[in-house]
Amino acid sequence: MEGLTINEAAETTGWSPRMLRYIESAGLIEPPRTPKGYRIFGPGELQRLRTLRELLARFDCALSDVAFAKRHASDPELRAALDRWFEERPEPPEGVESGDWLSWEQQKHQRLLAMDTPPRLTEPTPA
Amino acid sequence: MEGLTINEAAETTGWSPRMLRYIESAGLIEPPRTPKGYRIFGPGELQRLRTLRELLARFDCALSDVAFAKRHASDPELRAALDRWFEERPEPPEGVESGDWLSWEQQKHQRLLAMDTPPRLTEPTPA
DNA sequence: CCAACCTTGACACGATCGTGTTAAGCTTTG
DNA sequence: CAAAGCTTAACACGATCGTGTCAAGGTTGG
Repeated sequence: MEGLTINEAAETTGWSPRMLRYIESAGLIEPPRTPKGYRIFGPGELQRLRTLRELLARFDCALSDVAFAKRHASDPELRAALDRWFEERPEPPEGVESGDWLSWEQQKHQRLLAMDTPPRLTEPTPA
Repeated sequence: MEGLTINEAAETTGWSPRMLRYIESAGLIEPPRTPKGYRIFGPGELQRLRTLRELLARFDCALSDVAFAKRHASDPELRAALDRWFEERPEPPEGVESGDWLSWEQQKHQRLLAMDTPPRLTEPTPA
């Protein structure tokens, strides 16, 4: 037998066997199986599982977040759409028809500052 | 008034006013405010909101996913950690017999991570 | 001034996530 | 063979998400 069974893997990784199955169902791991269907966890998988634990704790994020990040990493369309959305910023419309948006400049100013300024509470000094 | 109020924005974007506030609380938009605190939605924000709707529908993902993607996009450490995790290969010990599967090129993988001490390993003492 | 609108806060509620537990049925092994 | 271990499926349950709604109070505008 070349690898750990699910209960052994659980002990060395800190996950419960239930969670190991759950993590697999979430698509985050895919341990190989014996001909009869028993999962076998190699050292690489074990390491990945420990790393995953550290990841979730360090960044305080959820399994579903990592699952989505995986999707994000492997689906170029999804990534492109998201990137586009994040870049999209509230700007004045190219062809402003009627003069409805008179004081837009100020809004834009506020928006841009709010957007990529790290948590700052003081009033920014305009150059 | 140079922009739409929350109810007007709701009508043109398809979101409910409640959801517009929720989306803001999730950090996905940050509409500017009047001096008295009323949100004002410019055309850019409205467009973003419609795009967001399309995004969620097209890729069948959740607001929290997009929120996490934003974090992922703006936190290099998080991105690096996730990228490293996805690159980590499980590589089951294929050619190894029952003897020494514990010793193989694991160290290379371990080097990639800032190490913590994983939960101590104890041999499964049959209780 | 008063109706209409905005704001925050809270309660509610179904859906999903994360997790444990248990059941029924194979498999491995002493 | 029987105990122990694995597998899937299912029930349960608290926590969080997504969403509506309602309340209490400030703002706006005719």
